[in-house]
Amino acid sequence: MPEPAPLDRIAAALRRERTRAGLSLSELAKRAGVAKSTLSQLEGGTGNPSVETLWALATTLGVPFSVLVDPPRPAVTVIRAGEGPAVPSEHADYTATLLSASPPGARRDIYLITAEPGRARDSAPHQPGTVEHVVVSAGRVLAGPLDEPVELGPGDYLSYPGDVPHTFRALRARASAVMLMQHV
Amino acid sequence: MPEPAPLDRIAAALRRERTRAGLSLSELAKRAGVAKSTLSQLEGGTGNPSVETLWALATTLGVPFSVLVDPPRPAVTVIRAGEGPAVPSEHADYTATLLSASPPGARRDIYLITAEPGRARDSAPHQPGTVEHVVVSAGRVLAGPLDEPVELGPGDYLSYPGDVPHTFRALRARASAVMLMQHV
DNA sequence: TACAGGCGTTTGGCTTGACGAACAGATCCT
DNA sequence: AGGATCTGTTCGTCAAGCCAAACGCCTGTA
Repeated sequence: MPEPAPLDRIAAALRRERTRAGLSLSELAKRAGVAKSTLSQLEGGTGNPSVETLWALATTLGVPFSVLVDPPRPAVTVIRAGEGPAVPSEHADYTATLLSASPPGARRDIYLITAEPGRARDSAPHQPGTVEHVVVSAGRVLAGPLDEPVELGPGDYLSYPGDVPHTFRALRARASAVMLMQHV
Repeated sequence: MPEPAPLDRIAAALRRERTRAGLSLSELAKRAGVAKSTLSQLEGGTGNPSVETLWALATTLGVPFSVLVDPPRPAVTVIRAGEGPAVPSEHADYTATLLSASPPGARRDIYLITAEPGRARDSAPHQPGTVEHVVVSAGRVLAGPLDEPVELGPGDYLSYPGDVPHTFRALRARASAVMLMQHV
C-alpha cells in the first residue's frame, strides 16, 4: 500500500461543502440520488465511496471533484519585482522568476519572464499534457510552438501545448510577460 | 442522478498515465497493491472503483488524484489585447477579460485586469479555498484582502485567499495586471 | 520443439459498498 | 397532548468491487 486514502478528509469535506450549500443530509442525498444512509456513513468517516457515488455528490454540490479529496490552505504572499527565485538560464539576457510553485494538486507554476531582444529562448518539450499560457506585459515577443510561433504585444494572451519544442524571444526591445505553466 | 460519472475517462487516463510511466499493467497493480484483475477491468472501462483503489493507483503513478477523473486538452490560442470576453463590472473604469476559463480539472481562470484610478473594485468572497494570484504589468495598484491590502508596482506578485472579501484598485494612473484565479 | 517468463484477460468466491426501511430525536402546528 | 414532518442514525438485504488463481497469448531461449 503506497499511502492511505484520505477517507476522513473526504468526510470532513463533505460535511463542510454540504453545510456551506445549506443542504441537509437528507436533501443532498435525495438530490444526488444517493441513499442517505450511504451519505451518513461517508460523513461519519466510515466507508470507502465509489467514484460514481462521490461524483454524484460533488456535482450536486457544485464543486469540482478534487475539492473532496484534496486539502485546503491559503495565505498572502508578496514577491517584489526583481526578487524571488530566478530560474537558471543558458544566457543572461533571459530571466524567469518563479512566483508560485505548483502546490500538490494545483499543478501549475507561475513565472515572470523578462527577456532582452536577441537570441531566442527555446525550450525542450515538457511533460506530456503540459500547457503554457503567456500574457505579455511589455514589449513585443515571438512565442509559441517552434513551428508556428506567434507575435505578441502588450496585453496579448497566448496558450499552447508545452509538450512540444517551443520558444520565447523578445523583439526589438526588452519584453516581459507572465507565464503560467500548467501541468496536467 | 445529476450526471454520469466519467468512468471511461478514468479508464483512458489510467492507460495514458500508466504507459507514460512505462509500467506494465501487472507491475502497476503490484506496486499499488491492487489486484491486476481489478486494474484490467478499470482500464477496460468496466467497473466503478472505490476511492481507496483509485487513490492507490494515483499515488503510485505519481499524479494528483484529479488527473484520473478530469479530461486533458491543449491547442494554440491567441487573444489580442482588447479582444476576448469582458467580465461585466459595476463601473466602467474597471475591466476584466477572461483569457482562459477553467477547463474541468484545471480549476483556474486567467484574467487580464485593467483599471482606471478611482473607486476600488471590491469583490465578495468566492468559493472556499479559492486563491488569487496577481502580477502587475503597469501602474500601481492596491490589492489583496480588504483588511490588509498591499501596494504593488510593475512586476510585483501577490497571492491571497479569494474566499474572503478582497479589493483591486488602481492608484494614480491606469493600471493593468494578470490575475490567476485558482479554485481549489 | 519445449519450456520459461513476461504480458493482459477472464473466472469464482469473499468482502463490502449502496440501498431501503425502520428508528429515535427535534421542531412546529392544531 | 398528538400528529406531522423534518433531522440524522442504524440494520438487513442485495448487488458489486476486489482479490487470487487460472487462462490464453506472445517472446526469447535452450
